[in-house]
Amino acid sequence: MTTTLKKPQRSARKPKGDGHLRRGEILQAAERIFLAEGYQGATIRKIADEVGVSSTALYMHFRDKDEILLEICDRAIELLLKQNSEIAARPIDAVARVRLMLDAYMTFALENPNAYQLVFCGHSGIVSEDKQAATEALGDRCYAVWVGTVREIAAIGRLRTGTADSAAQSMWAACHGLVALLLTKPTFHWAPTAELRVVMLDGLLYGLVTD
Amino acid sequence: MTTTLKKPQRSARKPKGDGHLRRGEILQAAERIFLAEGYQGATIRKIADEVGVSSTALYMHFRDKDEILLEICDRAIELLLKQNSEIAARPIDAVARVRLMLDAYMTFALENPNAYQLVFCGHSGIVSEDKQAATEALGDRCYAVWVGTVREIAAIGRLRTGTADSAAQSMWAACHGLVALLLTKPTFHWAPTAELRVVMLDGLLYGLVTD
DNA sequence: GGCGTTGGGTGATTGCCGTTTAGTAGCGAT
DNA sequence: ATCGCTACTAAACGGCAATCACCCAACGCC
Repeated sequence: MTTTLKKPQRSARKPKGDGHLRRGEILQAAERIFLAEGYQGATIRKIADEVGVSSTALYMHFRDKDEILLEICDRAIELLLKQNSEIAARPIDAVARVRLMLDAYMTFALENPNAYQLVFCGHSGIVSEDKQAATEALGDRCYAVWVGTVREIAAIGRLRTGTADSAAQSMWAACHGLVALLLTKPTFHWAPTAELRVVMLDGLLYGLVTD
Repeated sequence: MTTTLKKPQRSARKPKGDGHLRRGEILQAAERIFLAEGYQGATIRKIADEVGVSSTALYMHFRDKDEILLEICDRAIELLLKQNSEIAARPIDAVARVRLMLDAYMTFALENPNAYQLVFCGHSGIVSEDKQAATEALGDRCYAVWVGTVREIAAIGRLRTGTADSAAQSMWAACHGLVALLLTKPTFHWAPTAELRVVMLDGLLYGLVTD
């Protein structure tokens, strides 16, 4: 009589994940393993074990390993975009916004080291080049917010050298270089990170922006 | 009668490599494949095929795949060191030498893209962390030449901000960031490379060095 | 009730990969 | 002649991503 009799008593199998609920479980497990063990260390089998399903089950929800990774990267970039947009909306001097964005960018990279490297230090061959369309689109929106702020500086004639684009790209690249090296060469005898960040920001802004 | 009878008619095997001569052949093939196909694409079997020996033969000359890669990296860094030393020895202004070194550094990276990425964008996990001793020592010598030149600038009181170390590291990191992004994100809508390099160098030197 | 459909799941398999093992061809020294 | 050594090989091992052929519980429908 009771409808609860339907419960799968005999089944030792995990209950169904109700579609995209299971997808979320996989992403969560995959993110932890990817971030903890890197691309090579995070095997499909490990992720599947963590979720409690067979390795094959992951191919129900993702085309291949790269697609899982890319979805994790997307989430990271979305955070970056949100952060940039929030700063862009502040009612303060454009130069101050530029400095805040660069600083927040470096903080983001240092606080999400593996996600950052997966997105911005992507070794050729790790991800199949063409599947990255969605991720790249997100990155472009991120850059658009950034370059928009630099354009404001150019518009008020405070760019000391270069175009808005080349200045924006140089500043971004410089900050990227600092965090990328800090992350990939952690054993190098670096000056204190805080000092490096300040020197970088001061140098860039003094070098590229006039008052 | 003729001593040439000894020739290995029946043996389809490649003649012996006379010790370290074969080692050179392997490195040459490996370098091409590593640079063309990246770390994952360059398999032991492909390299061995290219040389014309079995995959096992490579283990006669190298402990494992990473050791081959590291030796290639060493050669690249040696070039960089030689280049830096040559500039350091020129009888010109220290600031001019700093600019030349940074510019040559970027040229080197763009002309040896894969070697550069293998050395300076090394994903954690690709190489086993501890075997890199020799390579890192070379890198340190490279850095020593670089920081020595920046110290000269600090010594004559022309450093606008930061210490010699933090300034040297910031400038290096900034240039690294530019070439690293140019190499890893070739599809991005970059400003002309030449302009980016000039903006970067001008910005850095104006921002960090006084006249 | 019976019953076909279907979506989430599986174990076995394929085809690479790096690396290891056991063994062999050639050659100089004894 | 034969030992020992160096350079090399074929075959195998374990692990990987990905694919295959299947399986079964739940649901709608009669």
